[in-house]
Amino acid sequence: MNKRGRNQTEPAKSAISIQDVADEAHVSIATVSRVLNNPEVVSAATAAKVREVIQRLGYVPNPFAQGLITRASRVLCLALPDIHGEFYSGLIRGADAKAHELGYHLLVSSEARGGPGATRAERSTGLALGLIDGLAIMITEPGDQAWTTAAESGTPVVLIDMEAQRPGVDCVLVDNAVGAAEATRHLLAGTPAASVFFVGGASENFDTRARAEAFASEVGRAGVALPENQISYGTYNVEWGYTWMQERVKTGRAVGIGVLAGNDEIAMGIVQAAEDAGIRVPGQVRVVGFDDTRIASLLRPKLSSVRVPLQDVGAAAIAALAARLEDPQRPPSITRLATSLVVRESSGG
Amino acid sequence: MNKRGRNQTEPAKSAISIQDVADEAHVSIATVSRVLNNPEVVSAATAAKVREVIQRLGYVPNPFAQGLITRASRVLCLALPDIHGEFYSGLIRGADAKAHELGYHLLVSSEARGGPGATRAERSTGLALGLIDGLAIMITEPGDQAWTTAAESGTPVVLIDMEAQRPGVDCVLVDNAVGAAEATRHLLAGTPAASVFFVGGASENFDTRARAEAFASEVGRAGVALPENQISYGTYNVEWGYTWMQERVKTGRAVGIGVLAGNDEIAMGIVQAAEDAGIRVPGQVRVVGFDDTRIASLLRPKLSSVRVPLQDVGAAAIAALAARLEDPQRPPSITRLATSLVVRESSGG
DNA sequence: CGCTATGATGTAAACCTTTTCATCCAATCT
DNA sequence: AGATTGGATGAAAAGGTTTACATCATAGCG
Repeated sequence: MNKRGRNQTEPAKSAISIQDVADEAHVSIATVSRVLNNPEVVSAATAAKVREVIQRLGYVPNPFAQGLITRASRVLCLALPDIHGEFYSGLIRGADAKAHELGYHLLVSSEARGGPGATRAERSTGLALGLIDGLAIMITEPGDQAWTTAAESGTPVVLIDMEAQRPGVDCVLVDNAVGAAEATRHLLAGTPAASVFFVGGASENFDTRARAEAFASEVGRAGVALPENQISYGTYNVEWGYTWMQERVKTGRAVGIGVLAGNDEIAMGIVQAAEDAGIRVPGQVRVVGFDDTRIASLLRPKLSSVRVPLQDVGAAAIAALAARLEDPQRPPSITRLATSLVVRESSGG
Repeated sequence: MNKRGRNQTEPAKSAISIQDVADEAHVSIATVSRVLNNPEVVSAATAAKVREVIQRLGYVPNPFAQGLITRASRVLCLALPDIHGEFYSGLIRGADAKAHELGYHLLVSSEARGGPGATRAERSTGLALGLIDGLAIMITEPGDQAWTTAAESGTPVVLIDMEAQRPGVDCVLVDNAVGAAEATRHLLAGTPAASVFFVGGASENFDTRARAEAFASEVGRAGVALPENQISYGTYNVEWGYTWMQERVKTGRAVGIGVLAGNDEIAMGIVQAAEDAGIRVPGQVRVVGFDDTRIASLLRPKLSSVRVPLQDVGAAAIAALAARLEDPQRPPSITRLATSLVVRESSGG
């Protein structure tokens, strides 16, 4: 009965296959496959019987065999520079939710080492090329070319968060400029243009640059000749914000200013340095953060911040990937997600 | 030359295969395979030539074909109740790092719907059974049985964070009791036993119970007859902490107490409610959080908290899974990670 | 010189599924 | 009645890799 002539004495190690189901239901494997993938072409009676057997045997199709034929795994990869912290966490959550919604699995990766080279171990450490149906990758710095390997190998790629989209590639980008400009104008409304500052993270970072440029543009429009002088670059952490503010306190230039921080952590550092120096926020110093992570609303004073829709970014990237997989011929899409100012307490009325 | 007799006029859509490499290098596919997987059995000259061709053609083995034979994908799945926030973020980071270190890919999933039933879409939405080599799943509540499906199908499973390990299954568990007891003793050292409280999250949660029990045990030892009366359950968020403290403020029982919170967010709510009522922390109220997430050290006053080595938990789960895959016969392992008190400002000296 | 190890390589089966094509039977039409 | 259509199903190929087994040449040995 069993066409594969299995040795009945040895315990069946391998999972049951479509052949087992076919044998048990007295049909061919083709029919079993059809019940699963094309139910409308098989008679109701046969379908019912096959389904019963599938249920009873707990049959699950082998994804490798399926992938070998369909050349699809329903696995998408999300590659990020890091996966820690509120920022990336939100992105992953959005991507995960959308992936599940669309029936995909999500592979996350914080490293994109490897490539076509070398040993098996090395290769498997990098991107799971060939296994994944598509790659959503976040690029924050110019040199980053990890995605080209994937693109060249024919894997659909979606670029996240780049300011400058590449022609011919689907992109999801965050419109840092809108929110940064809005926040700058908010500060300019109550503080002299010459006393408004931008304290950003790494200057190589795309987001940093875009935010800084929008800031400079607004401050320049407000009449400052060299707005670049009011911009500082550092690192995206609390310490840098604290250091920057401390420096101003020391030199007696800490009061009566307005600061747009590169992210919420920097903003937090600035606020803490001010408070430690007995300077009131927002009374004597006004501060606006960036990203609007969870801590912004938890801090006291509650931190005004430029909201970046992180979950939407993750979801949009997955959606774009799915759309490309469904229609490889569609023209490259550019999804632009806006940022917007959320005014709380740290920036005053 | 090309044994598969490809139509040369049509653009080669499919990726290049082992056959292409074999043809180009004038060897059999078996030799190519050996160069990749068993280099020591093939002559140096042949190996060099094959490697050159592989390099030149950019050949990458098809993971589906490999998986079909080897029954392995080098993909591990980490299933969590949610993937948002500092807590899960740390766990994922630890798992991701360890997975890369060991040469595995990491699939994350915040939902474990599906099972052997029904349509293709439904199935693919759940666990990627058959595709993944192993599953690390976090169980926080008793009813949770998502993992049994995987275990029954023969997929190796590692349970994370359960207080009560299941016999025969690899477990990674967090020793909540140690840290909770330590924190409780810390509070008891400066506050009367009758004025020390535990404000936890959901009572069904394994962690919550373990923490509450350790608390009760210590307070009982300190002479309180019914320590349970000093335990409250709610939700793991800021609001619940705030509400709890506000209630005590209203009824005039807010001063001179010590509180062990179920997590850092609850602790933060308690601190904020106290401050809003003009009550000093740690002067009049002492607070200790749990989990020691990033915010703990960022808050003012800096929050004392029980550190849970989240990254280590994630890493340990992946390590246990990898060990099981390498040796399916090894006895079930139990990795117990300790928690410990980190004293900062919110709990006083 | 002939026989046997031995090392290098090739052949072919197996892994499991999807899908095209062929087959078969019953029902409809002329 | 004979031809035709259509629905349901089966047979078989294809997809790319690993690996057991077969083959072959060469070197070593008696």
